[in-house]
Amino acid sequence: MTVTIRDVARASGVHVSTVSRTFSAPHMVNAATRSRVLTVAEELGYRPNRAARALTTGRTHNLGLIVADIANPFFPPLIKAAHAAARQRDYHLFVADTDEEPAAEEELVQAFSKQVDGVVLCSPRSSNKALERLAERVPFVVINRRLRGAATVLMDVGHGARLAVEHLAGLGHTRVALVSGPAGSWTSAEIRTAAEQVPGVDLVVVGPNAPTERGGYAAAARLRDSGVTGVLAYNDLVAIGLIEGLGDLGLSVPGDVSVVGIDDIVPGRLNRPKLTTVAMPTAAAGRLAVDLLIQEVTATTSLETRLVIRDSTAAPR
Amino acid sequence: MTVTIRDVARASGVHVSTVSRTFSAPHMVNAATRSRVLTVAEELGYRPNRAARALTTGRTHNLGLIVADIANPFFPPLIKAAHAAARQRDYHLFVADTDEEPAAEEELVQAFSKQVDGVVLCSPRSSNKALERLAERVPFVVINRRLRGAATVLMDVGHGARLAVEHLAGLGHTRVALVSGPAGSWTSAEIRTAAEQVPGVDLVVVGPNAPTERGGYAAAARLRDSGVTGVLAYNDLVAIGLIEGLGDLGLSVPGDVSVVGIDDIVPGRLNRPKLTTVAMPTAAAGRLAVDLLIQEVTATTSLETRLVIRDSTAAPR
DNA sequence: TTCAAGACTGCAAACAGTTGCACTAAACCT
DNA sequence: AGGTTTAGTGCAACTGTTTGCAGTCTTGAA
Repeated sequence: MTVTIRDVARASGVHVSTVSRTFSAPHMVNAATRSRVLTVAEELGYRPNRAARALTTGRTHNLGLIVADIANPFFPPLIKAAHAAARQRDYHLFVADTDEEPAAEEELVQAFSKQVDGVVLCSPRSSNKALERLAERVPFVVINRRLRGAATVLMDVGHGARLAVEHLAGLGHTRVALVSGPAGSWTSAEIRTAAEQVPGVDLVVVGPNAPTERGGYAAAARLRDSGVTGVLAYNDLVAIGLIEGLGDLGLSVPGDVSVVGIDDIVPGRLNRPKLTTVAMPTAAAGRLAVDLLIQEVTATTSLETRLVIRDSTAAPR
Repeated sequence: MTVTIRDVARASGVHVSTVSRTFSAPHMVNAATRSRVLTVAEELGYRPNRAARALTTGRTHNLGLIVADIANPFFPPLIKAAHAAARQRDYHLFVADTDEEPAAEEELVQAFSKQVDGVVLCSPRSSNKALERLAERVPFVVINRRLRGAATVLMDVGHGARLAVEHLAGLGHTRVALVSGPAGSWTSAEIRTAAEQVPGVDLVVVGPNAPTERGGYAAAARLRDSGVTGVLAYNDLVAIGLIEGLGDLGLSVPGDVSVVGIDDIVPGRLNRPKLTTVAMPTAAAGRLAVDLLIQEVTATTSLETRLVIRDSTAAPR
């Protein structure tokens, strides 16, 4: 049914090992033989079977990518870039979604283990212990989580948060709220410590909140009486919800209060007012993560973030 | 290094074939033996090697999913649902992105062929001939493309378009524009023929347009002088761009013109005004496609669409 | 008591490749 | 001319699992 290396060998009058080598170590075979084998292979429609190859070599040329929620607008650009990078080196990419369940991370890595050469884990929620246990089964690189011993790519959200608060301060805002994220989040903590270090502004923390529009909408009420004129939100979704909530309370953005988000997702750009936000280098992170994985280098990198100023921030009244 | 079926066999005093059967055909092995093998396997941390298994059985328990653009908000919900369905039956999912290049479809399917039990192809752009060629290599199901001989899942966008135009007619609009999509698109044609059949409205077609915000923004100018009061856009992105373009031209939505989109992507819900749109059952399509693939049934299904009315449509002035 | 039928289990040959080793022949060096 | 290197190829073992076949041991029936 399916054409194998043996069929090609027979049809071109050489041994299977020669056929094998024309594909996996071309320089070891005579140019004339090689081209004969190649044309025969082409005619027969032969494709190397990667599973069989994996069996002997131990390398599958597959990678796994695990994210919390494929449908969260934060991830698709990362997935896309990771895919492109993998493809470029002839790797295939398994994509998996934990549905925000920490336990699923471990299970998925286990399930992948024999089938991939490595996995990239985005913002994992599992405990350090669990991650260390996984590291023994399969090489991986983590995105957005500090983990010693593992290859890591971080996005410098702290720096971005500082830029955002400085931007607000520069516009003249002196009382600024931080609408924070979920309780245990590494990112949320980073944002907070960075934001607190900006001189000249009183920072009030409102939270924790769910990292969704809903969370942002709900936080609006708690903001009204706080007297703040500027807000840094945990992410764009929260910012968008917040803006809607403020609107329903009769407060306009940026007229009455300025709002800056974090992530720079597409819906933020499409929002009215267009969201001022901290752009996260998600594509770069995805690309870099798979490059690190393929090259098997254990490094910890920190990617720069930048502030993109649009229409949701202005000088206070 | 890695623990194999032989290690388990040795450690539990049985032959490898017995170990194999405890995993792949448990009913064939004595209960006592089975549980002994299982505990030993557990202790040793044994996991069956799927690549090796694939070699003999010919089934990989992997599926491929090919979309035009992972980062296009239309696809992530589909990918997520496909993943969930696959996961539920213990399949893994390769995800690939053609970057809108038709040629990449064929290449990706080829590359997947030995590694998956089937692939789902979303809105393929390849020619029928090319697709038929591919069908010989690997089973697949197509989403949003009519293709005889292959399993197909369609979203009934025609019906949705009709509902949308009827909605506009019901509000009192008599001149309606269809801001169409790219030239060769199957979807665009479906929309058009359905929209034309609604009685009581003059339909003017404006297009073709790029299926992006940009495309919509550009189309706004051509709408101003046409005297239409209602618009059906090729998709939500186009609708959003169109609304912005109309705004820049001094026309408000839905005050001066009503706009309805198609797809029901997240940014449409977040847009101001919230977009009235035709909801596409993308999640259902993704789920169904992998179910069809796994069960190897060749059927053609048409999924229902529905109109969700929000804030971008109103009665004409 | 004998025989047939089951229920388990072992044996060994696949599956589609890779790779260390051995072999041949040609090319290169004195 | 003889010895040594080198390029190219074949041989066969190996990767981790599955599975048809055959053998053993029980069990139930006649």
